[in-house]
Amino acid sequence: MTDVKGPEELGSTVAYRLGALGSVAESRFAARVEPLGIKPKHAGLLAALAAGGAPSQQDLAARLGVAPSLVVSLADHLEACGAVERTRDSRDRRRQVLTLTREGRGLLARCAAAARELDDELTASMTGPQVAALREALELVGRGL
Amino acid sequence: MTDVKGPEELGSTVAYRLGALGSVAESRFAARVEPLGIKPKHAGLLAALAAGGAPSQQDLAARLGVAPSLVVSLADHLEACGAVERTRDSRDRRRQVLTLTREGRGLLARCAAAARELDDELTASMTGPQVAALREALELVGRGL
DNA sequence: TCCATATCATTCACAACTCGAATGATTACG
DNA sequence: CGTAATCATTCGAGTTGTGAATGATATGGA
Repeated sequence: MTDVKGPEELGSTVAYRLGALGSVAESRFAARVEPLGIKPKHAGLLAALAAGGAPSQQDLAARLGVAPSLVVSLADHLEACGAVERTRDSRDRRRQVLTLTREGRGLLARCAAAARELDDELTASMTGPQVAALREALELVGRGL
Repeated sequence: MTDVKGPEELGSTVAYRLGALGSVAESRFAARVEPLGIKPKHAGLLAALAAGGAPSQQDLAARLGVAPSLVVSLADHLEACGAVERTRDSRDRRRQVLTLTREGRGLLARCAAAARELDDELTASMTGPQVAALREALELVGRGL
């Protein structure tokens, strides 16, 4: 009853607002990494590689929430850029192990820098503690999958 | 300085995480409103109509961050559903005024209910204050556009 | 050992989304 | 009064992502 059941009900929802803001965040991020020759999903793949052990492409697909076939084309492009290398797993030769090259790490670092710049833009009207709260909140949501 | 400048730099970014979480939030929301015969953008249009005066479709396009031509097809579908009505603006007969019908308001209410259910799911592992902080943070980011 | 089944990466065709340019009607301005 | 601007709409095209085949390899049971 403290709720305002007014017309903006949907807009005050986490689910909807997250989706709406997410799409503008993604397109702005895309604009920033476009000069680097990649798209947000490529950056995501790079980050996943930097984060984890040596997972299969199927694992990567699951982490990124995309189809395995998409990981193939993402990896194709990154390999063409010289950012990753494909090597057959000697223990299971069906698997293709993706490893970051030195250039790949550099590319990822530039993506992260671009993202940080964008963060400054997105949070320009917020105070330090507010930004920190946002980071923590997003972290928590992500943890719950 | 509390930042870990490690390999997960990108993932700790607001821009990237917002984009990633946004896409899963949107797809889950899409799954929930799909039985209602609409997609997230339709819901967004309904909410925009409920929120504002009687804006032109161009205004709506700008608010939603999409091309005007997309608003046409969104409105087409909603009109077919009986959720909105098109009437020519008597003062400027180029403009088409979209108005919510009673059914449209009901549909929007169901979308909001679906979004609230999804909120419960997304924030299941969070405490009340944490959820409130998230809502406020998203609100602030959205305000800064 | 050998065969059936399952898993992996990959390719390919297709559906869905969204945009931008043309179109026609109407309005605003000089 | 005519020229340019604005609105909604249509249409064609580009991009993105998916799911179903394919071929290679692995696994487990008879």
